[in-house]
Amino acid sequence: MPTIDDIARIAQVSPATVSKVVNNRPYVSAETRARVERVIAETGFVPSQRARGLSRKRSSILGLIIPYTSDQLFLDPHLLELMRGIEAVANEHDYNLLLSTAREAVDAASACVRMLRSDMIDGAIIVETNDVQPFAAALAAESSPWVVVGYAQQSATPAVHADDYGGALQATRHLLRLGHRRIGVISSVWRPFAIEERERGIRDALSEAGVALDQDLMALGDFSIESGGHAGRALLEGGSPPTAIFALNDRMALGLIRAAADHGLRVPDDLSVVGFDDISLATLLTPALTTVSQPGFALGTAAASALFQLLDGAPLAPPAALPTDLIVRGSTGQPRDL
Amino acid sequence: MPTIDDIARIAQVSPATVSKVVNNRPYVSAETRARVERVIAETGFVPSQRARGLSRKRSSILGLIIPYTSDQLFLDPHLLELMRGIEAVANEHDYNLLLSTAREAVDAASACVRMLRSDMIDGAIIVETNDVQPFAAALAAESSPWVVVGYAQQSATPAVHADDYGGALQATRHLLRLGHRRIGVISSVWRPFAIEERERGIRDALSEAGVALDQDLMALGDFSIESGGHAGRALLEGGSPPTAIFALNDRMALGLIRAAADHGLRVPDDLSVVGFDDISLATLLTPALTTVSQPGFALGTAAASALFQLLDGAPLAPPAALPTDLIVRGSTGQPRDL
DNA sequence: CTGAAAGCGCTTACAG
DNA sequence: CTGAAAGCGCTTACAG
Repeated sequence: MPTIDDIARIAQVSPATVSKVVNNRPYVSAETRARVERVIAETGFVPSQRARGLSRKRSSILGLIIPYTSDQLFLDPHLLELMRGIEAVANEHDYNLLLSTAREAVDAASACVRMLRSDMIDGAIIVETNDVQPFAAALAAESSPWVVVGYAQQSATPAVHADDYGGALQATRHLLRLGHRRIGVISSVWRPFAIEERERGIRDALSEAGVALDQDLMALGDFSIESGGHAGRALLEGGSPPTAIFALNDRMALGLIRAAADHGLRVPDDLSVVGFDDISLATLLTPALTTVSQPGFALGTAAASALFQLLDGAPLAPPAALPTDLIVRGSTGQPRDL
Repeated sequence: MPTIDDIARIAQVSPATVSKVVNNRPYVSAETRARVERVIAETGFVPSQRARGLSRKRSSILGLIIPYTSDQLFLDPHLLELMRGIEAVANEHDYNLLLSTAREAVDAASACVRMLRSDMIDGAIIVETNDVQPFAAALAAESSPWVVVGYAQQSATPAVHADDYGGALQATRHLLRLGHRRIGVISSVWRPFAIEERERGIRDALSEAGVALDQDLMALGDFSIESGGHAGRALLEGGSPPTAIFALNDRMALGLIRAAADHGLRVPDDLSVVGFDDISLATLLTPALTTVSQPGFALGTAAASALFQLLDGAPLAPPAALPTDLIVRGSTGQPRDL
């Protein structure tokens, strides 16, 4: 691999001049520029990113930190939409994405901090797949800018998130309006703040209608299809089963529908089901899934744009909440006993 | 951010000694080591990866090159399984993954080459999501080692792939054994070599049974659910529709099943459907999808392991083919007229 | 066991 | 417009 000195020697100029040509800077005569460019083309010279990064103090790499504790999280189509959005904006800015997915919660914290502190990346997007509180403090002390896709619980943290509260509120009101009173919830053992917000939306909608959230109607999954099935079975086999179940992501809702079928229950006649995310497979089942759509791609572009603004020295924008939307399809209907 | 010189000054040793401590090298007295380690802990020093990379001539970063032309590809659960496998092995070796997903075919080539030629990464895994031939030659000239997840058409290219031919052969034989003779195929407009192999498996199985592949029974999609629906409709609305359709990935198969339902056809009574991949959602539909399982995670670990062997200077291993497996579920049965 | 010095391959003022 | 020199923050022989 040729270096800038090789190019300089061959083109009979100084390395400084080659540098100017490579970086499209002025004060190089047209003739010299042409000569250098020819040599670069002939040799296939590509500047060393390491050396360039060392002297320029930036790497053109963005960290994408996904502190997942579950493989299931990584397979969630919503997370992928998010990544696509981030990637699209990074591409525009000629940045690459460095993936960091620490396994254990403790490791996650130190891996995040290490990545931010090492100069591998110029900034990071941290996906709040779990409770990020444990290392938020550590992150706050770091010099590299970072943006959370999730909730900023320290006001000085730039963050973008979907309107989880509003989405859950709408979905629960929808079930109440249909006449459901025994409404089950499949929530999550992982506790990103988005889950708290969704639960809060459910509670508020229920209390508007004078309905209390029955703890017996609350089950937990891990966002996987299978866990939705397990949680669903637990709820359906309880003393007085619910007439509707709100699963806090679509994959668990799909597992739940499967479990309901195994129990001989038809959706929506015997059981209404609502999900959250609106993944592309939500429309494939019969009946198609009623769900809350989440703007995954837009969340990704918003987070990445915010990070680039930060890198450009712009002041910290207030946390942005992108709208969610209830999509009513066939999996919800009136309860049987109406 | 403290540098190695800061640490050296505070601990009253030379930078060389700090370097030894940081890299766990011998020839440092226990006392000195302890002192340096204390200073490192107190300051939160993390060595500059840029500087380290520059002098060590390696970056501890692996490139993951996914030259997709379609957003749909990136959403494919099979691709994700692959990424998980790669990521798992990279993690073990303390490597991070640098994502590169070039959009246009031309860009893809130059982006791949640039990434391999720049010293950003120590090696790369290239996912053959499309025909990689156009830039295989350019890649072959590069010094960084790389492994293809797909087919090595130049013998000197290390590659791992699933036994696409065998899987398609099995699946087609299964349909033939059930009595199908008019077998439709939903193939792909993108032409990774895996698709050629699957088509070859189909042709060979058919010709074993003395059946020719009717071009009217061949439709193309782009791996998306929607395209499976379109292609399916085209096949079902043709002159003499097939009694079975083999979609070359699961997502298209799911779209096809949906389209069949819209046509008033029941699966498998009126139409048998086979997919390829065995994504987790394949079991959710009623009936569950008969499909060819592909070892996505294992392909990822195999590719990454091969790359690390190459980095360790091991000789080039012959291309590895991992077994695929026909999983018979409810979406296939005897044709109506038997 | 410890440290001075050169080197990795760029960029950036600065002088000419 | 051009180039000499210092510097980015490490590591690596090498000498002591």
